[in-house]
Amino acid sequence: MSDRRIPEATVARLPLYHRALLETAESGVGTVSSQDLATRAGVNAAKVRKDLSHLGSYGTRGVGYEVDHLVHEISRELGLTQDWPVIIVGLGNLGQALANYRGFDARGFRVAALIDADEKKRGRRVAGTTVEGLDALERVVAEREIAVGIIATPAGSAQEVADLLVAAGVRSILNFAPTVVTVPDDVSLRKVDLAMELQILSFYQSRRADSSDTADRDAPVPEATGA
Amino acid sequence: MSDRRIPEATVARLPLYHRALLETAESGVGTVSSQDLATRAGVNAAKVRKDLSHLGSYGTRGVGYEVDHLVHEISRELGLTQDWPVIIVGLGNLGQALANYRGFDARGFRVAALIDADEKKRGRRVAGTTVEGLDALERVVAEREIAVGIIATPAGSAQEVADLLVAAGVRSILNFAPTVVTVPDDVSLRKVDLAMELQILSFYQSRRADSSDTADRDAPVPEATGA
DNA sequence: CCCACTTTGTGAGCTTGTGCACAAGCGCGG
DNA sequence: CCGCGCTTGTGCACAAGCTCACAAAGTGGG
Repeated sequence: MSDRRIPEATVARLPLYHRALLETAESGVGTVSSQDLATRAGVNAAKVRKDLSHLGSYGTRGVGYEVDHLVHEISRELGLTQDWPVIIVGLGNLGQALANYRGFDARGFRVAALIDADEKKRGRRVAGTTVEGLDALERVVAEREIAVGIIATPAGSAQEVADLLVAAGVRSILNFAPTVVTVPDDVSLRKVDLAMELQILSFYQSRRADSSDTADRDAPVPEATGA
Repeated sequence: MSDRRIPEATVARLPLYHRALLETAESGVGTVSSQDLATRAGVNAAKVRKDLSHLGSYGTRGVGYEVDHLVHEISRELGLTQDWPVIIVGLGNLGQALANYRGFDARGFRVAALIDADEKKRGRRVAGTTVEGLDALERVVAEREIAVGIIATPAGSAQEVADLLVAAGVRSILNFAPTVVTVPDDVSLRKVDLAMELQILSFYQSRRADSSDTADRDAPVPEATGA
């Protein structure tokens, strides 16, 4: 195979494999089979093999995949071999939680700037970084070579902030505000809506309650990603 | 159409339409076309029509959809007409942010219980609710008829907490811990991994940087959901 | 060297999802 | 009452993703 175009669905699972492999490496295991990895990542073995085959042939038939090597290849593919300075805009409860979130540093995402429109928050230090005003956004993005932005503002400010980020040169944005944000085609945008996830759960929960008398069969309760 | 089985992809978009329609209603508009709704929800019109057709024929040809009616139908389908008491386990930065998150109440998700294993956190009040110990979990789930659980603990405790929630009778779980959690088939599980989203962005960002010299064409930068 | 066993890599068929294009249906003006 | 313009609902073709099943390729024992 070795196609240079990696399916979107595969890309969304690579971080999952990456995380599972790191755990595996810590427990001292040197090689994993697709079945091992599948169990640890919560998917099935065939999918693991097909996904990994898109990166190239890094496995050994009859043996499995060498953990260290595979971690390295996935890291390289995901661009985790380099440092990614991140800017967080909006330091309410969620923004502060994100600023303090351990999981970011561990994956090479360093919180390099914090921005909040509220004057009262300005100058405060959160997670070792000083909060600055909206007017500082463009400057710090340039100075600190920030390519990734996180929007953790209320819905009403999200589009405005996104525009500022794009204008400042940020090309990847993760939006936590519960609203639709549009960006130019050459900017990547992903969104996480916490309430939306609960609503999806709510759907299947209601559905289950409804059909509990009709002795048909259980709802399928499909798998789901934050992605 | 009017099939009683709603496609998974459609279910994942219903909350999006719901949110867009609420905003539309606030601005005083009485009816929307699929095109209007599509713009507000950030999808295309054909998809909106096909999605809504799964719920039944609630539109009027030549006119569009009546906003209030459609909100009601989607709410009913999502099970948002009832109150969903939610339990949050783990009150670190993220757990506290979730407990204080406004967007939950607004959609009928009421924070009914807070649990943390740390003795020092016990008894503290967060967002108007008292933090209790792990030993209280089973009792409060039963007493307060809680059906939805949120795991915001470190990765190491997530599976244990999930087991406790399931044992207590919780049938829908939203997992924020960066690890794979397994539950019985009759329990719904969705996951949100904050670092994973950044890693996916990182992939497309690196890819873009790589191919900037090869004047081929821009990376597709696919749409993405936190779902 | 050969054989039995293990595990990868992948072709093929199937399921799900998407987008186009258009007929059917509704309202309105004359 | 008729025709025109608009919008829904949907059939269809295509794209993407998933799973199965198996050949290819490697290991290790005798």
